[in-house]
Amino acid sequence: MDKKEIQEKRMKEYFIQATKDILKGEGLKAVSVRNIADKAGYSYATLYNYFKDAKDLVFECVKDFQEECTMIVISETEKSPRGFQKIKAITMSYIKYFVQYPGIFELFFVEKIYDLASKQPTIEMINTFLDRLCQEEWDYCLEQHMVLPEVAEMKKSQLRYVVAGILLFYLTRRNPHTYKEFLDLAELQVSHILGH
Amino acid sequence: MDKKEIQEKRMKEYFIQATKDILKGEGLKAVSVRNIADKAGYSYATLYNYFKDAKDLVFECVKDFQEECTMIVISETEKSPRGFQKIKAITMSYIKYFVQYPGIFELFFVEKIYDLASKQPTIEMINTFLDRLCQEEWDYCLEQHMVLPEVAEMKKSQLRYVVAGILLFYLTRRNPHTYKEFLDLAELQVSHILGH
DNA sequence: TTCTTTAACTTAACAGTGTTAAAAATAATA
DNA sequence: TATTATTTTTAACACTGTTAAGTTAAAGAA
Repeated sequence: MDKKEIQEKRMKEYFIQATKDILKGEGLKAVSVRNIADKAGYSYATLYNYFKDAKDLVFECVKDFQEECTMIVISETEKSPRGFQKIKAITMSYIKYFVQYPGIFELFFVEKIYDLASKQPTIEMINTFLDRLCQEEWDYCLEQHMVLPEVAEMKKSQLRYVVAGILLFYLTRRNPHTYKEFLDLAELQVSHILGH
Repeated sequence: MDKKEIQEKRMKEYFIQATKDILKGEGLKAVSVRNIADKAGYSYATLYNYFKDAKDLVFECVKDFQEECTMIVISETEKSPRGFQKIKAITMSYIKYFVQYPGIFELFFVEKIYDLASKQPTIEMINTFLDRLCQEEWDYCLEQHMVLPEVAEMKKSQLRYVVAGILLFYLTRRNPHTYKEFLDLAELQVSHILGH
């Protein structure tokens, strides 16, 4: 019965890939059962054999997007000087990823979840994503006694919420009005939290 | 032609009131043309004689909600000692308002706006809402030389984004998990920004 | 190979949603 | 009162999600 699993996994993959394409392109509002199935090359009803519904499906994309974002962040920041500067670089790279793919920001932070309990692991992954991206660098700062543990926790927490807030204002309310202003604001805020 | 205006205003008011009831009760996802018209006592098509669509209508509620929130915040914080303590009290009261009415948070910060240009004044009102609630108190702090102007601006900005971020995490991702934990976190963050 | 059973997939249908044009009802005017 | 203008409703279309029934394809047995 190994075939079954392989086939099922393949089928799921077709639908997931279609969903990811739509999310990155047209965005979350364009995700629909019929839309996904069309792109995957199946009937809309077939999707229900592999996923509870389209909402369930989109959350299965979270892991892939996090992996993609992680790759990008790592490659963009590998030459950054270690410590606070690198944390800042990682954070800015993380911010730019979501600006490039607003649909993914929506999925991660905005999309309403009706069945919170079943998606708890996914939610946890989302909540801790930025922390995990920066963890190695925070550890380095702690080792080097550049920051006290409780201060580091505070700054991590601030960073998480300020970044989410800024992205929310920019992506849903176009505030600040231009991308340059937005980037300047983000840099200023991040720098201020990390301590100049 | 005065009658016309009065009648039109009255009709609009019926639809707006219905929309506000739905937003405060069932939330933004329950807002639909047919739903609103039902509550207002008219056919769904009638709504289009007074509003471009339901999205347009919900944004006409923003001002009323801001006025309601302002009243609540003022009454809840009038006994607070002036200065930073009052800014903190105002911010916490503001936060609690949105937790009580998650649908209003969605409307203010989450709901996608397709015609950004035409709703610019409304968006501006939303963006500056917390700042305006605290403005009098910031002015007081500046007068008393409790804070430098540029530092005050920085703190205002931080407050705006941290508060939005915390509310976003709590209202869409139930993080932190309990209301008490959420309130403690919010207080900690606000206090830290305002300087202990 | 051919028949039968099982699984996979698609079609059809229902109940929603937004939106518009035509029809009906109401109000205003001559 | 009869005609005209305005307002409101009904009907229709194109979407959405979701389920049950029908069809097709695959797997197993004789």
